[in-house]
Amino acid sequence: MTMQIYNTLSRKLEPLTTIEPGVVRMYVCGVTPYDEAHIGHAMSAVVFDVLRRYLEYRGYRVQHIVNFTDVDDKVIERANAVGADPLQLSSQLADEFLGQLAALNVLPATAYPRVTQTIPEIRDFVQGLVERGYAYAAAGDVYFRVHHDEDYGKLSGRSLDEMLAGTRFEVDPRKESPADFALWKAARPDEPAWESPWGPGRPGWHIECSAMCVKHLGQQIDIHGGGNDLIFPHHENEIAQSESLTGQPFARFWVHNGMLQLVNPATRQVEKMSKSLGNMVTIAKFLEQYDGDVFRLIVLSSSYRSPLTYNSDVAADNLRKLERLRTALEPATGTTTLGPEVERLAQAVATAQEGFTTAMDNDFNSAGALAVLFDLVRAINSARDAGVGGEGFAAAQQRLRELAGVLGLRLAPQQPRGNQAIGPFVELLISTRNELRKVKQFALADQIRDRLTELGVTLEDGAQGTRWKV
RNA sequence: GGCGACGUAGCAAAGUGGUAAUGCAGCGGUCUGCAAAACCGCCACUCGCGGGUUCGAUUCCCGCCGUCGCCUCCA
Repeated sequence: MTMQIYNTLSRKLEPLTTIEPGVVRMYVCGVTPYDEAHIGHAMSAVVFDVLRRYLEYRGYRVQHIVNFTDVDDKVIERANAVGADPLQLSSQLADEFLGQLAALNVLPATAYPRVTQTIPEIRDFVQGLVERGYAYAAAGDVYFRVHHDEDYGKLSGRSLDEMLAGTRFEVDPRKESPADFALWKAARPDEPAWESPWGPGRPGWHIECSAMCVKHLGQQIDIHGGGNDLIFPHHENEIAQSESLTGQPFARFWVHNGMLQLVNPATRQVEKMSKSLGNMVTIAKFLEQYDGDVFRLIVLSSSYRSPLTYNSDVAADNLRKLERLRTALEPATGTTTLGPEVERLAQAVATAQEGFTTAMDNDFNSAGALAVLFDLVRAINSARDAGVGGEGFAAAQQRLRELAGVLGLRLAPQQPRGNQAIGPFVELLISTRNELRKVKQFALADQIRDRLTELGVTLEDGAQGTRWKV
């Protein structure tokens, strides 16, 4: 069975084929670091991390490139507003974002190129387009000549005529057509600028991705990804630039994730999370409250292509899911290694293995894959209750850990947040409470448990003694 | 207005041309001193509405209603 992936370009599922057998070249649009990153950015990063992990699980070698657009209008605007150097600001924010991705257990990409490190390649790219007649210089700017690109609009399903019929385009006298877009922008005073054949300036918005893609992955790639808000104009323009220069198809698969949304408390309308709307939950804020696995579960629980509405209930639900997954990894309590329960568990493992692959092969159906894991969780817990232990039990847990790992879930035991030193005190209270229980002082024992619960420490009395977690 | 996506139980959310996964919540039971956790059982005669194709549609087609995204910076 081959993997099926939804391709925005064809608007249908297609079997995965790669340019080079066994290798996937994947370019994913990263962020423009001009302000704190929010969980919408995290969603995109997690989605493509899961794609990458699953492709590797299926035996592909994945070259995964994620860019930072560290010079553009927004960065400059923001830097001016806070009185910072633009490049210093974006560099700092980009590094911060990388740290947060690590906290979310996103595997490091093969490379994280930045515009400021790609200027010569961008300049050559623009020069090439000018030479081929696809671009023209005007007063220090360089524009892409959209009318020269015959299939412009093929990704977003728009025709140039329709687009021009709208009145949304600003009329710029320097442009031949209102739909033309800037490849290179002439420097204004006090802006970062680089020398070029057209005078000092900096790259326009879309060109950097084309140039970085070619630089790091070549003229043709297998998968190009990003949020679906980038389909137009960003990805449309990337296609136009790249294919006009090389004369070859740019990316085989265009993969887009849906937007993370929030309910606006004022209007009660659902809306996209974005910096410009000011309705963002930052990654830092989320991670203050929840484990990175909780976020990953939120993302995995629905189709990556669908919009995902975030609220605190969603977070709470997924925290419970995480706890359930963790309980399955708790040790065996018995030692049975033979019998129907043992066989049933082995069967459940095989079923899970197969179901997982079937789900993920179908356009990365992570919600379906997760359902398979929960079936395995139940089988493991059930086996533990029946006294199953030994190698078969350990193997089942190992398989669960492995498949969850393919989704990027750590399933690490819960660590006390904040003060790490509460352990001995909790242990002390537990042993005192258990003394009380021995002499049937239940009222006092229950009081200790209740008070601890209020303080965020949960006690569970089991046959093996009392367990606690925060 | 144009392009696109979506509308499945209280909530979240998979899925298939032949009568609906999974998680949370809820209900009953086992276990427990009592809880919690775990386990067992129950919980959508039904998949926005109206037509059509079909032996049969939630799944395909058409229309309508509703929600969202893009068309301007945006993961």
